[in-house]
Amino acid sequence: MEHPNSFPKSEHLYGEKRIARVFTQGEAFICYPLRVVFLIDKKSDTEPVQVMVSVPKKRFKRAVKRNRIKRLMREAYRLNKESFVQNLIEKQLQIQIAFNYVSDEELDFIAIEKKMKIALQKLIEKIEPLSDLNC
RNA sequence: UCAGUAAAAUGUUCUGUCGCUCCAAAUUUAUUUUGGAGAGGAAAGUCCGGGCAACAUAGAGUAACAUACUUCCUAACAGGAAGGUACAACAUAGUAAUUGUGUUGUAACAGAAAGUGCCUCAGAAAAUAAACUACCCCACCCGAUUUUUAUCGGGAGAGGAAAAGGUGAAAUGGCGGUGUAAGAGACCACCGAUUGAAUGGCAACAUUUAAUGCAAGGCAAACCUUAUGUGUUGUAAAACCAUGUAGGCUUCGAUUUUUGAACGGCUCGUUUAAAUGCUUUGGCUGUCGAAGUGGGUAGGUUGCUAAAGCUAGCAAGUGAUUGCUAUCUAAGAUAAAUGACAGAUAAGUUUCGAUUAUUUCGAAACGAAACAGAACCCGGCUUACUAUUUUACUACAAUA
RNA sequence: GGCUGCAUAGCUCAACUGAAUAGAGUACCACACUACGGAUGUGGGGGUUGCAGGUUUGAAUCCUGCUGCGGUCA
Repeated sequence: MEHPNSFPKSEHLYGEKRIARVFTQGEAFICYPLRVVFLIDKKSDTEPVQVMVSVPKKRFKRAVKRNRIKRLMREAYRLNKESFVQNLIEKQLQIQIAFNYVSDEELDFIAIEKKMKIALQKLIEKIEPLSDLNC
């Protein structure tokens, strides 16, 4: 982990089974325009965090706009994930997250980054009581 | 000079920080470093055609679908090129009228004399030729005028002719003349039509000429006929790898049934008691074990990018295109990479100042955008679009 | 990625194979009935037939291209 802001393939959440598991068993909250679905595990065999990003086709018809929003969300997560990941490593937890884009409007990077910071802060708050239980 | 419309071409720079995918090398053995590469003209729509793959496949016909002026191009096409014909607009020449020439545009442009069907309303009649109204002639009756012949009006009858009927999107060649009781291609001139011949052209077709009085409307993006073509499914195709659990099938070996009770880990197993499935030693059936087999589920690899390729030159052709030579190698992701932020600048835009105004000059700010993201690959078509340039047309203003 | 269907009044649907005012129910408005309201009766308004072209004398219908919304296969 020499580059704290990198975002390689291993940190992506993929595979039909894993994604279905997150969406069926995981918890969710909304931090407009983001809907965050996450699932916390004890063991950390692989990476501590696995993240996916999605934009619905119903709200954005054109592939260009969808791809752009996904890139912005990915970028926002990448630039702000460092403290969040550190927090998880300290508590020996593994988490799988899915970010859904809920808004109808196309926001710019500054707004998305701001919301992403709030969402990550909320996630940390949700993790706190769980770590106590494990101890 | 500016604006609009249509068509065509191009469709985009550099620096820094952080980050993503692939390739190569090095280092290290699972990480890091360095270097290189990383969306389009439409990648889109999925409307056509082909490559490639799997499966199917004796031959022929029918059905279904597609195509449809001619010739050429092409791997192929519903695409493209060149030409023909028709229609429309404009310009121009001209007639009593139909027209001729040029430019631009459009055409799903085979067949209506193979057959079926449809053509509301209006109109005498709407598809096959006649009826109706009106027209003309003949003789008769009645009335009026009149000396009579005769003339006018009305009625009913025999015949002639198919011109007139102004409705309709569409009415059985057009215009003029001869002719007649009235008329009619009945006949004549010109134009048009049909058929034959000649000439030119690869052909569609064109021109010339002769004959025929003219032979019977439109719709095939109605059914249809004729000619030609089409096996089906699509890279999530297909191939391989690892996994080898539960259940299925095959082979081999061992064992072979039913009922009750008790115990345990309770759709089962063990122990025990009673009766001993079909049958012929064997076999059937059931159970256990081993081996094989073909599928399902999720995953990985190949398929995957060197090709009907790019660029340049020469040659052939009116052109689409083709041939030759040289040069180059240029994305390969898979919950799906090619991005974010900051800055500079070109074209450009806006504002301010100078100037009577335009032009021009100076300053400042904004400023790489529109349509849009590869998902096996190519050739087309269709649709979307910023700015600039070119061409054509239209309109307006200013100047001369 | 492939295949396939639909679009008509505010809503639910007709109009078959082209024919001229695109119809029905419901909803809406007015009037009648009632002390008032409902129900009922009578009358009325409401449509660029998704959009743009074409064929035709004539298009909701036939053809082509777009737009939107589904269904289905893997």
